[in-house]
Parts: sequence; C-alpha cells; structure tokens
Amino acid sequence: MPAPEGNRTPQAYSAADVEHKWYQHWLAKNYFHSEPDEREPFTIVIPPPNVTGVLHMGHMLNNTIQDILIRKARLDGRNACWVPGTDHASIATEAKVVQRLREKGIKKSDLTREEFLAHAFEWKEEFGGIILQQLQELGASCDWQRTRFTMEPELYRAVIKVFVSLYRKDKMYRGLRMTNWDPEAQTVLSNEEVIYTDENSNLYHVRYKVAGTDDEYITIATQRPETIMADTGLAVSPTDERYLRYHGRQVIVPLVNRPIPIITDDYVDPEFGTGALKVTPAHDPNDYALGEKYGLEVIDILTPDGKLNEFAQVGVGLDRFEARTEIVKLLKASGDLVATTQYRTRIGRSERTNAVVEPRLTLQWFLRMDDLAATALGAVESGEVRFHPPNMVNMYRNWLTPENVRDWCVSRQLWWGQRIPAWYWKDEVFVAETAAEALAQAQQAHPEANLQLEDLQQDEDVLDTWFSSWLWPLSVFDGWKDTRELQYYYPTSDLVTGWDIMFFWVARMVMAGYEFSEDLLGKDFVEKNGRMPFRNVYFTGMVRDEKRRKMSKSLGNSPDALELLKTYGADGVRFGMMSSAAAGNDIVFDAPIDPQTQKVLNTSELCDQGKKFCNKIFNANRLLQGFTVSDRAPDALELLAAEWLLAKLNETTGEVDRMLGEYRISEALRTLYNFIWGDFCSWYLEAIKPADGVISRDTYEATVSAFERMMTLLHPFLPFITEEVWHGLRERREGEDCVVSTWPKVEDFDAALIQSFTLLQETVSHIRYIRSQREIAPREPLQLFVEHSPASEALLGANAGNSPGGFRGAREFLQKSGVLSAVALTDAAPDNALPFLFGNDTAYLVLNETIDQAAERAKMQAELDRLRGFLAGIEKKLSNERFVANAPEEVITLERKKQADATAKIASLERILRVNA
RNA sequence: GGUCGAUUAGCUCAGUUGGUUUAGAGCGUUGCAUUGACAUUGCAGAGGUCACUGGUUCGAGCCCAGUAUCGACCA
Repeated sequence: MPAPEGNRTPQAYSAADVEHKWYQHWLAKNYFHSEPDEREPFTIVIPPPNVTGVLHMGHMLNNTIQDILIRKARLDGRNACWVPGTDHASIATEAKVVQRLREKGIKKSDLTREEFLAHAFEWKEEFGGIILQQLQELGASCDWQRTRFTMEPELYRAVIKVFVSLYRKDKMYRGLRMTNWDPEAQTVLSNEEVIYTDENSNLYHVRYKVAGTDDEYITIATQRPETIMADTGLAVSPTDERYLRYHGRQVIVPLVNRPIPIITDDYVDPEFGTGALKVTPAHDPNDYALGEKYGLEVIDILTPDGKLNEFAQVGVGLDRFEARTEIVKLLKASGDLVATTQYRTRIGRSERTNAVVEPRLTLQWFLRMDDLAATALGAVESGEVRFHPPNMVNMYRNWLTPENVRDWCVSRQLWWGQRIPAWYWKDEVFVAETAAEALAQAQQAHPEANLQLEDLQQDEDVLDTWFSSWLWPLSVFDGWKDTRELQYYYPTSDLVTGWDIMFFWVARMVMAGYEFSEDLLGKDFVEKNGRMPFRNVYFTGMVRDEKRRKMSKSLGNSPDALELLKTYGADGVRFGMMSSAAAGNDIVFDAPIDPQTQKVLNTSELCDQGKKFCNKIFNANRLLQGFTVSDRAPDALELLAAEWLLAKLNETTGEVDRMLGEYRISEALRTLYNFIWGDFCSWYLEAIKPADGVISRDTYEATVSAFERMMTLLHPFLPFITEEVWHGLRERREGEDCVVSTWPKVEDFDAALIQSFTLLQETVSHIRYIRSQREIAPREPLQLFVEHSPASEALLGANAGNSPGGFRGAREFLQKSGVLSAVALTDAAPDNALPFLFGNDTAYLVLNETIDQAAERAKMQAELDRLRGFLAGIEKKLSNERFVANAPEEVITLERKKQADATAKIASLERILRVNA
C-alpha cells in the first residue's frame, strides 16, 4: 500500500543528508563527553595524530576500531571516554613552518627562538588539527572537550617534570654518541627515523703507502673516499696472510700524508673488498667502535651541514658529495686510485628530508633503557598488558631483549618542542624545572662565583616528540597537576595502534606507566588497580595498496580519505575498512590503481558494499513503515517467523558478544551483515510480507522490536544508518537515541527451532534450485508431498504444534516461500514427482511436466553412492577400537548420530529407487 | 646475515585449545528472474587433492620436522 506521494520516503538512502544531522545531534546532546562518576569507566586515549597530518587510510582504520570499541562500551552502560588530541611532531612541523617562512621570504636563522615559536604556534592555530575535524566526518565519538596537544602548557610542564625527575633518578645522562645526523635538518635522528634502501654506489680501491718503503702499498676499498682525510687507522684481519708482514707498522694517508697505524681485528672480513679497511672513527659507527678499542685519534672533517671543514685540509668548504668527486679526481691524479667497481649498498636517508644520513659524533641526552625495557617486557609477558593478536608479543620481546635495547637519544636540534631543562656553566650542568632553580643549584655549588642568570646557558635542543607522547595516558588526565581524574580513568582500557610504532610508542608508554604511576597515584592505588597505562593493545595492520605497498603520502598510492567518505558515506567506508581488517594482519585496500596514470582511484568495492548495506537496511524499514497495521490475530506463519527471528537474534547477539570480546571485530560485523541481510531481510521479511499490505499488530511490534535491537547491535560499526533507522522505527522521546540505547542481553532461545527451520530453508532452496534447473517459473505453484515419519509428522502433520519438538507454521512457511499450492504428508509416491531428501525422509515435488525418470535415477544413484562412501568412513572410524577408547564422548555420540542419519538417508534413497524402478 | 610471519577458490581473506555430515565468506564468474522495500535487487549454480614431503595422533587445514616460494622487521 503505497504512501501518499507527498511524504513518501525516498527510495535510496543518502548518507550525506543523514550523517551530518546525527553527528550534530550527538554533539548537541553532549553524549561523547565523560565526567568521572560511579559507573565503571571505559577509556581510550587516541594515538595522537601528527598535528600537520591530514586524514589517511591508516587513521580511518585505526579510529574506526577505536570508535567501535568506545561505542560498544557506551551501549554497555560503561562511562565511555575517548580522549582525542594531536602531537606536535617536532621535525615534521618545524619543516613545514620553515618552508612557510621561506615562502614569505623569512629565514629561520634570522629569527630568535621566541619569534620562531610564535610563528609555529600561529601555524598550528591556522592549519593544525584539521585531522580532528576530519575524524568527525568518520563519526568518531571522541570527547572533544578533552582535546589535548602535546605542546600545550600543561603537557609541556609534565614533560619537563619528567625529565628532571628522571635526571634525579640518574636515568638521564649526556654522552657523546655516534648518531644519525640529518645535515639538511641539522638534527639527530633516531634509528627509526632513518630509512635504508639499496642504492647504487661505487667501491673505490685506494692504495696507502706503507711507511718506510718506497713502493709497497696496501690497497683498501671504500665507498666514501671523501673521508680519507679523517682516517686514523688501517685495519686488517689478524690471520690474513697478505698483510702479516705489515703488522705493527704504519701507512701514509694519501693527499694529507699523515702516518696512521695498522691494526688487526677479527671485525675485518678478508673476503670483502681487498681485505683491508680504512678506519675513520669520526664518520662511521663501526670505525668508531674500532677506534675506541685501539685508542685511535678522532678527526671530524665535516661541518653540521655536511661540508668539509678545515681539518680536511683538502677540498675545504665543499659539500660531501662534491668532495667525493673532487677527491676521486685528486686520487686519480696522484695514481693512488687503483680501481673503481660498481657496488650496491644500503644507504640510510632521513625519513623527513630524504637527505643521506651522516654518522656523526654529538653530545646528546640519553635515557637509560635497561631497567625500563625489562619492566616493559615483564608487563606484557605477565599478562598485565594484553596484546591482540597475542603473537605480537614475539615482535615486542625481540625488540626489548637486553641485546637489542639501546639507550634512547631524546635530544633534537630543533626549536619546536619542549626545550631541554638543562643549564650549563663552564663544564657543569644543572637540571631543573626553571632557570631560577638551576641558578640556585649553581649558586649553591659555587657560592664564590656570584653567579647570575645570564652566566648560565640553557641547552639549545628540544626533546624528541615521543618524549611527550610516551606520557600520553597519564598526561591527558593532567596527572602531574591534579590526580583526581587520573584516579578515575587510569589505567585506560584499550589502546589501538599500528604495530609499526610498537617500539616508538607502545613500549615507551608501558615504561612510563610503570615508572610514574606510583609516584602520581600512590602505592595503594597502583597495587589495587595496576601500573599499566592500558590493559589491552589492539594492533592494526598496515593499509596497503593493491601492489602491497604501504599506503603513504610520499608514494601517492593512498586514496583520498575525504573523497571516499563523500562517495560512500562514513558508514560505507567504515564497513569497507572493517570487513577486510583482521587484527594485526595488513589489509590490502581495494582502491584500484589506474593503469594509465598509475594514480590511485578513489573507489572501493568494499566501501560500496557498505553503502549498499545501508541502503538495504533503509529499505527494510521503508517496507515495514509501508504496512498497514491491523488488530487481527497473527497467523501461524507470522508466529513461527517471529519466534524464529527472535531465536536467531539471540544466537547472533551471543556470537557478536563473543567475537567482540576476542577483538574479532571484522567477524562480528560480518556476522551482523549476514544476519540482517540474509536472515532478516531475505527470509523473515519475505515470510511475513502480507499480500494485501495489512499486518497484525503483534507481528509488527515483534518486527520493530527485533529491528531496533539489530540497530543497537550494529550501531558501533555503522553509527549513522542505525541512528536514522532507529528513529524511523518508532516515535522517540527526547534523549531516546540509538547511540545511548542498551546493548541487548542474550536471552534463552530455542536452538532446536533454529535447526528445524534450517531444514525448511534448505527445502525451499532446493525447490528453487529445481525450478531454476528446469526453467519452471518462480511464481508457478507446485505441490509438495513428504513421506510419513515421526519427524515429518512433528513438523508438517495436522497436529504439528502439539507434537514434541514440533511447531505450527512450517507448512505455511514452505507454501509461501516455496510457492507451493499444497504441502501434504503421504504414504505413496505421487505420479510424475521429483523425489529428494527432506531431512532423512523423502519429499516429492510434483511438476506440471514430464520427468525423465532415468536421468533422475542416475542422480539419485550418485547421491546414494556418495552417502554410502560417507557412511563407510564413519563406520570405519567407529569400528576402530582406539577411536572408541580415546575420543571424547561427545565426538563419539556425534559420529553415531552421523551414522544413524546417513543410514536413514540411504534407506530413503533406496526406497525411492525401488519404488521408481 | 639474524628474527618473526605467511602459503586455503580466479582475487582478497576467515577458519577459535586437533573432532558438526569430505573446508567458509566477500568480490568476481555462470544461469535465471523484473510493475509490489531495495537493480545500491532477488533466486540458484560452478569453482579448493588447504604450497610440497615426511612425522605425531583413533583423527591434521590446524601440532612437529624438513623443502620450496613470498613478505616484514632488525643488522
């Protein structure tokens, strides 16, 4: 019965019209805001995206998962709190600010630190945090009132306090280290910020004259001839016979004519190159280690921006790569270049600037990692922090073993970040939260010196961004200022992040949690509640393109997240992301790459499937709203369908609960998809759909009630369509919204009913198959007869509703869904009927056409043979004494049931074949 | 080189302490359907000796060993 044209609901669901409306409604109702109360909290802190960032596929995956978890917790009645925020991303942001200043004709070197920071904050206000708005497009239900930023004053102070406290605990120290130096950004990089790739290079064979001879040379092989002026040793293998006679002597470095000692060490591989190695302690980490071992001099010939300095003597002022060409030229001229060979080697480049990383000795601040790493490993191995999937522990363990842990270099030669709270006077360092305190310390140490503030020099460097974000679960609740909120929300519940930052971030947060929670919250608190920053960590995979490359901005292989959201709606994209995302496994996102342009297209079949799912749900509601409700009593079919639907709903709810409990999120979504589309729309709605558009009130109510429970179940995954349909199902009171509805509890349900109903469904499918094969029109009515048996009596007999295990409505269901003019029990095979198995009994479908009996017999025979083979297998098993003796009781019972069923089916088939013979 | 992981349908992947009628899904594919919520649709089908070889077990896609191929991370 069509509704009047005027207020007719549109035929297709339009996400664009709906999503914004509901997001604004939720915000207006302040549903996402959390304040401590008497409920149990459920807390997630967002992995703070880079403040310069724009939404990409990884964010969408990661934040969809967080939103699913937090929305589920909210529906469970927990006090759900998802804290959003951004991270100041020192190198990336500073690079952007420098670039912008350059466009305005301002050089960073012309600015004071304060002026530069003013520009940086201005930049942040203008462009920073766009990503947080983009997360709203995705539907993220963050508590926006709690938005934090790692460079805001309170979090800045926390970082400084932590630095000072660690220094006092003797965990921070300053040391000379071989570091990865980015000559372009002029900063130290952590190992993780260096990307190694194989590149083509040359291996130069250069001869060094042995001191005290005229024509004896040792030839070394090097990739970096421009560093020979910094050579302070030449190493050979102690057992290499070629060089035995030179042990203890010296060679002369070409071009600079400096004598250097020949040392012997097993480190040298006699097979590589010429078996002789020049040792340049200032410019190679391995050489530095050798130099320390043998007390070699350290000569640094490079400036911070990668040019040769005066110690080089030759080529002073040249860039290191220009210098390489120049030095090769000079070596050629002097005859010392013996050979040049092609060589493929791993070159490290800065993740941010792509400059070739230069090993460089610098004075840096380090955090000792030995104790912290052991604690962090213990936290996961003891199960206090649980990883999902659990095999991620292997990677974690591998990184945190003592052999692999290295102290954390926390200084960065930048301005954008928390400035290291260390003040220097001569060779001494004073670490304090403020300059005044540092001065007081200095004055106390040197009362005679009459020290003033201007006598102290603060460290020029800032702290690594991770040195802010490792405090995130503590600092976002202002743990260093006031612990009231921390006491409620700590430890947080779940953390969702990519495994690629397991070490940068996850491990370090665990360290910080165990290091500081007791100081902040007290011993009693942590012993009762735990020291861990979070109880569960869900690791997402990397989002890769169809060629399995990690999606990244630099490769340009990532579809435009905002375009996807526009095309498919947030619900569609969320569905697409989640349906391919098993925990921890990388997901190959299906956005195709245009073969012509090699550019990624902003389309996705999976997201499209999500969009279609929304449309399906939307139209199911349209159907329901189109019915006219009457007060007549429901018929047997309606009652059966409603009872079955309720049982299936309970079964599905149980499965979804279990899957979410195990963080099998994509499976939970798939289960709901199959239930709603398959069971609810295709079976249930088709079964109750009235020919005249009039439906009984009871059935209507049962349908609405089940439908709204489905919407709650699906809400965490697809928040918008579910809220929309939730409101379309009933008139709602103020505040009665799906987002804050109650997660359904599993009630007892009739599993036997589901099983019997499955038989009916299979029968309908089989009838449709026969129609399809024989080109019988789907609407042409046929007759079905089923042989008498206790089972068929219970299901289809006149007294079906009263028999044990039987129920009413089965006949009506078969009749309607199978388009049958009659369903009856029989003792004899009807004429011109096609027999098939109905459970263990025989059913006959009477066709209005002649049947090729011989062909049917052949099919029957084939099925019979298969069943006999199957039965033989089971009987072999059952006659095996060891099986009967060893297998659990349930398994044996099951095998016996299979045996009985197969035997009954075989008997049925044999009977058919006999009768039709 | 070290470590970890993977190999299941044309493609992308599930498969839960080894046991539910000789393996599941989505996409793709094949055939059929069409005024009745939805073509963003419905119905049905085809498609796999679970990489290979051996072992453990009453029983292996799942456990063990080896082989092959691929990948990731670390050096």
